[in-house]
Amino acid sequence: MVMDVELDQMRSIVVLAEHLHFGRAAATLYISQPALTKQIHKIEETLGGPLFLRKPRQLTLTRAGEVLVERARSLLRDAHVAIDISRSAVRG
Amino acid sequence: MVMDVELDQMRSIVVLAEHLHFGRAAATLYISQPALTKQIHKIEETLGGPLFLRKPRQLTLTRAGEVLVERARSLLRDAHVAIDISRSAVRG
DNA sequence: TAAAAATACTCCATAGGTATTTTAT
DNA sequence: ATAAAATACCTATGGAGTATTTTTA
Repeated sequence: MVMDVELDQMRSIVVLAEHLHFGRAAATLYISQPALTKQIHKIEETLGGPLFLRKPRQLTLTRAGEVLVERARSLLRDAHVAIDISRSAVRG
Repeated sequence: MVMDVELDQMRSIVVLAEHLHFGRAAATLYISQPALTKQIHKIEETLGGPLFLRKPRQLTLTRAGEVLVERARSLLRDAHVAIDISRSAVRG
């Protein structure tokens, strides 16, 4: 493992940004709330600061979070295209 | 884990495509040759076919391999940019 | 017969789960 | 008092390593 943030982690960030709620985002990702909490903490640690601001009843994105989410969405789209094209190529 | 091919795996494919030699590519990645062999096998399994053609003294890319390598290079560049920008954003 | 990839096996790090606690409204 | 995230603790899966075998030019 050398890559700082993996695609799966980017997916978690994007889903959490959509829900702004750990429990519901975790359910969407088919993992538990603590698992998602730990994933996000780990990413924030590797980046050196928070992507989300937690208040007991209000979760929001930081500016850095917004920046990463936007790029992550684009990367995930590109990754899916690359994989789909490769799948076609291994057959055709 | 939901994403079919992760960035680290793409990196392995790119490095192997550059060396066309499992042993030297593995050394570049700071892993063992068997570890790299297994990584590549796993990716080929998820894609449904080979990315490399193995002959005892000649390793080559399949057409599908060429396609994926080209896209993977681009994705890895974009990912690094995204991460660098996010790193800046969490500070600034 | 030699160079290189594949296999066999063992081990351990970590990602995930459940249960519980903390926090601020 | 409650909703929601964080923490504690445990387990198991899979990724990596070393040693060995297979393959075919």
